[in-house]
Amino acid sequence: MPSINLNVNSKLKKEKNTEKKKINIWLVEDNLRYRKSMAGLINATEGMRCSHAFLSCEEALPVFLKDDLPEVILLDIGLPGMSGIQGIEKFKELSPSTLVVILTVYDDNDKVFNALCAGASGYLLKDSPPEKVIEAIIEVLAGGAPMNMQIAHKVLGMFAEFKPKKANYGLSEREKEILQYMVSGLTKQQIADKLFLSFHTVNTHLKNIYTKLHVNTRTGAVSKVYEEHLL
Amino acid sequence: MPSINLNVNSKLKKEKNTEKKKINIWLVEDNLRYRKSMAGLINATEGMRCSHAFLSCEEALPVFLKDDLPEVILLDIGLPGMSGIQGIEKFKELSPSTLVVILTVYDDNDKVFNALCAGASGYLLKDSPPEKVIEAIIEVLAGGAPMNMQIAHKVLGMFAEFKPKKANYGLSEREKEILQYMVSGLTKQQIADKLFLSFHTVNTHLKNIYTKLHVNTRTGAVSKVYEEHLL
DNA sequence: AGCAAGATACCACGAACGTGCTATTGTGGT
DNA sequence: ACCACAATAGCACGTTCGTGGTATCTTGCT
Repeated sequence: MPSINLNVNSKLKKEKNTEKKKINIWLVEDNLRYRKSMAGLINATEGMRCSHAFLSCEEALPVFLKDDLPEVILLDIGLPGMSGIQGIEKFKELSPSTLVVILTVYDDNDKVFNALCAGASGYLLKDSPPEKVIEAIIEVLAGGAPMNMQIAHKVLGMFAEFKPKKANYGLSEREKEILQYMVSGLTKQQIADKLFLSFHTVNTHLKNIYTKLHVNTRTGAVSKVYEEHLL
Repeated sequence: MPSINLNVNSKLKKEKNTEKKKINIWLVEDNLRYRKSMAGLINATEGMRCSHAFLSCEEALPVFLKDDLPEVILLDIGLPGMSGIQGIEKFKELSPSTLVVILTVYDDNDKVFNALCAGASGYLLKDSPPEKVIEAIIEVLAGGAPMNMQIAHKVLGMFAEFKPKKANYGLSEREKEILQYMVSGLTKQQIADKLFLSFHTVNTHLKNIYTKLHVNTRTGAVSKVYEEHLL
């Protein structure tokens, strides 16, 4: 296992008190037992300190401004009041350099997706053995992205879901070109000007495009382009 | 380290020959030295067998149809002829259950993104120590998604980049609702009917929406919605 | 040579859209 | 009590769209 003092080491080297060079970790978790045991574990770990343990984001946020900022926040999602997802956004907004690692029981695609979009740097499930959590803290500080195996699998699955639609409607190259201009908001006349074509030609192409895409408004065509990742 | 025979164990339990229950792994890699050393490593590993090692996808694909299918393919990206990215698509098309793990030197966002969209189940960099590759094979077979630390970090970063645009144009709830209907392709009159409103009201809302979004056509508005992930 | 497909071009008409106005009502805040 | 704002509603006018046609020319395939 690598040394814990990676980046923190250098910038705090001159501190007199060895306490100070511990990694500052916050915990936001509404379950009392889990919170206590997690905090205990962290404090029992060489080089780490759980300086605060809150049971909601509403409690944590005011302190976030006054207190010295944590390097890492371990954050639950199913919290009373503000959800962890919203919490991430707030924390990252106030301090982008603070690393947020999700620690929750929820593993559904939606929660994972939204948490990551909100800026989480890691996602762990609570059934992880405690030492995995400690490892995750080390990993995230080293520039990694700790995840459970099944979460990582879900994450990659989202990509596959994201792009694969290559539905081919048999659009010709010219039609694709015109569609692109339409998507970008140009009128028929503007497209005609851009491509040095007659208005009527663009009109004809558009008719054919509508037929091929099975739509009958420009809005429908544009939606289809984005929805099915055409072009 | 967990046992290698996870899922393979049960379904092959009755085989007489112990050779048969080895995990079948293919390697597609144009670098001779790396290919040989990787194949050697796999074959030296308990329960694994590198049944084929190709130096391009063009070579591998014909065999893919005749031979018994591999459980895992370790695939390079920078290959002569067909790129690994296209290769993934072909392999997954022919056999969706085959797990493709990328093993390459490229770590740029674009390659990673496209490989994952194409259906890769893991992404390793060639500077990984050999034992990590073996671990990755085990992990991917166990339903995981092996990635280097820095790759995992990039992947999560893509999510953050993907959605965060919540550029607030100050749309009211009602306006968002109407915008949504418009995106789905309804005309003003249809929206009015749906919401039990006057045509004129929808018209007014639309005018305000255009002003707020700085556009002046429905197409422009729809594009903006998708482009900036509004709603 | 013969044919299909694509790109080009034109016309006309009704429907839908974008825009400039005004105006009433209800709600929340100071 | 007053103000700001959102939601509602209306009208008029010119512009743009969507759709029904038809027609020429090139390119590629067989």
